[in-house]
Amino acid sequence: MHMRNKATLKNIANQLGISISTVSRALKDHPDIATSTKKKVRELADLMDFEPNAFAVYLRTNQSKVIGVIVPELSNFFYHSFVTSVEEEARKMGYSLIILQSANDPVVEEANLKLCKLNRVAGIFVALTPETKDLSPFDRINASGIPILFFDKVPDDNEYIKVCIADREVGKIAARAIIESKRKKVFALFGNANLSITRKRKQGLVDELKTLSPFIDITTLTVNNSHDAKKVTIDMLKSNQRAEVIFCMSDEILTGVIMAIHQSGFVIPSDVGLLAISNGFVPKLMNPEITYIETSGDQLGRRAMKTFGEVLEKGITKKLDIIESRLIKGGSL
Amino acid sequence: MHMRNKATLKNIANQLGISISTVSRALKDHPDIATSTKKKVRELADLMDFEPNAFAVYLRTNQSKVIGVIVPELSNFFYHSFVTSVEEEARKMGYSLIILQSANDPVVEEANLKLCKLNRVAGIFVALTPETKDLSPFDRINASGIPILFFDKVPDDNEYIKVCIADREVGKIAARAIIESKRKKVFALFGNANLSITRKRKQGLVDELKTLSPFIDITTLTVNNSHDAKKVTIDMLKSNQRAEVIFCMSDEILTGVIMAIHQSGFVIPSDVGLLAISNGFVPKLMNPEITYIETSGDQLGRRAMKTFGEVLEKGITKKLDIIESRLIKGGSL
DNA sequence: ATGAAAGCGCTAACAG
DNA sequence: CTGTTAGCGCTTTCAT
Repeated sequence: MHMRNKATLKNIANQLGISISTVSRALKDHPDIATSTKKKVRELADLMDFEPNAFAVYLRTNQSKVIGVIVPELSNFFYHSFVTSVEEEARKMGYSLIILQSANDPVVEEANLKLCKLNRVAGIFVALTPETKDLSPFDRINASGIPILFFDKVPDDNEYIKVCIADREVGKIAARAIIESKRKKVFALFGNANLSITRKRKQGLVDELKTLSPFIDITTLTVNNSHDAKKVTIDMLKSNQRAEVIFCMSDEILTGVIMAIHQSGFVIPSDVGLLAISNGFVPKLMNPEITYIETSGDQLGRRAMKTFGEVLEKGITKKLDIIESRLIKGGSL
Repeated sequence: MHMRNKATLKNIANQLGISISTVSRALKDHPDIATSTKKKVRELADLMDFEPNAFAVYLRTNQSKVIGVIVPELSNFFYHSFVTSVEEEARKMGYSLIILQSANDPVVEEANLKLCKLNRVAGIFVALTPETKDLSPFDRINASGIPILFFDKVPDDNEYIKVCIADREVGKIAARAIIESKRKKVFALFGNANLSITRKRKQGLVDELKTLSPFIDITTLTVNNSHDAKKVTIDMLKSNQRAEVIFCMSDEILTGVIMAIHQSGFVIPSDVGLLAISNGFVPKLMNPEITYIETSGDQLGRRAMKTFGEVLEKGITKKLDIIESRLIKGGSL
């Protein structure tokens, strides 16, 4: 097998006895090129199944049509639906996705960032790990001209491009739902306290609760994963301090709490009420369906991609984009 | 801002007054280079935050450290967990993932394939769409030297590298679980009939059922999605032909069936039994937990990556790799 | 309307 | 131990 059939511009040019640049232009439908030449070139190119070598193109233009997506972990409803919808939108715009998981480790996160840089991605979408303190690696990437868009788990200050849920508002919606249910004793579970998303949701919930109903009895707890959520819920349920309603800040926590309630033999909503922030998949699977405040990764993904389009066009470097959400009533309250 | 601080070999070489190749070798810790030179080079490289331009490297070596993953859709438990674990393993081996969804459309699938080729990926992992009939695009890619590894939804014939679940065996396990439960009237729901995975699971179930318990009454039905599964189940439940046990070939179907049962006001397992093929996430969330045959995307992903390693090393072009699974007893039967 | 040539950043064979 | 050179495949400027 000869190398002569390698599909490159050079090869096509040689076989046709014309120059490489003419072939390149013909394939790009450049107005200078004679129609007859274009025809010849295109036919041979098709025959040879020619595809331009992306690396060569990238090397020239120093820009790839690839977006890097870095999430703490993919095995998480929210990120998973985010990635799904970003991929869909990106494809429409001619981009592909490189997906990287940080495994909740800032060291891996930084390595992933380096990988993105290595691959000269057109941009990076990042949801921070709970442990990330030092943002300088991100600043450096930004300085090198690769736009970074933070989503969901975003840095606190406003020097960045951020797309996120209206977290404080989500907490407030939860508070109002609880008050409407007339239940007084609240057990509220939150994820990692380092995250602004956690702080804001908690603040929103607690402040609104205290403002609207001063005598409410609320216990808040921080858990690291589904398993911990299950454990603390079981303990709470079998204590003499059983809450009237459990609030879960995420799907991960929710799944743990559901298992705990089942295992403890309690019934929703008569023994205990349940309210969550969720994308709705798990809530709709339960009987009765669980009341939740909807935060959709799909929606966030689409918005992120749209914002990214604007960033590329207009060269924006700061922006705060907020997605509103709403209460979906089930029968768990 | 000058261009002088662009971190390239050339730039480093200029500033140090040495040649590009010396810099290249120094950075690679080549034995020929003097320790003092290495030191100087490395210091400046660090200072400049040098990263080799991956495109230039790829262009030379014509091989990227990227694997393409093409799935019908990411919003599917199985693929999602597959991707998650493949990403983990790939990262350990120095690879990144480009992830593409075919949206159950062979046309998109082919476009995705082209994208992979364009990006000169080191290999491609594919789960076919239910509608894919023509395998010639895959053959062409294969011929061009990019190894393709099929998983889950694989082609029928054995000319490929395939990693899959022991589908027939999974069906048989289900059959035996049903027989053990003493329930006689079976309502079995399957996904797209074009897929070998569907045919095999169905065959396994039906054959084993008929062999071991000739008088069993089994109705099989094909549905396209969760919503359809819900609809047919509701119809079945309210008919006078109510089954004693419902079998679901996938998580997608299972979720529809669960909602149908809830909505119809029936209770598991006293009114109707339930058995599924699943990764376990949904089954463990229910009360009682649902009995299922475990097919784990995680496991398949890890195996796929391992097989891929062998493929790269040994240049294998055919292989059939099968993952066994087992029954996890819940209380739904 | 076409071609020649330079160069993107890197590697590696060859030459000292 | 270090430098020179050619070339990966493509784009693009400048000639002609």
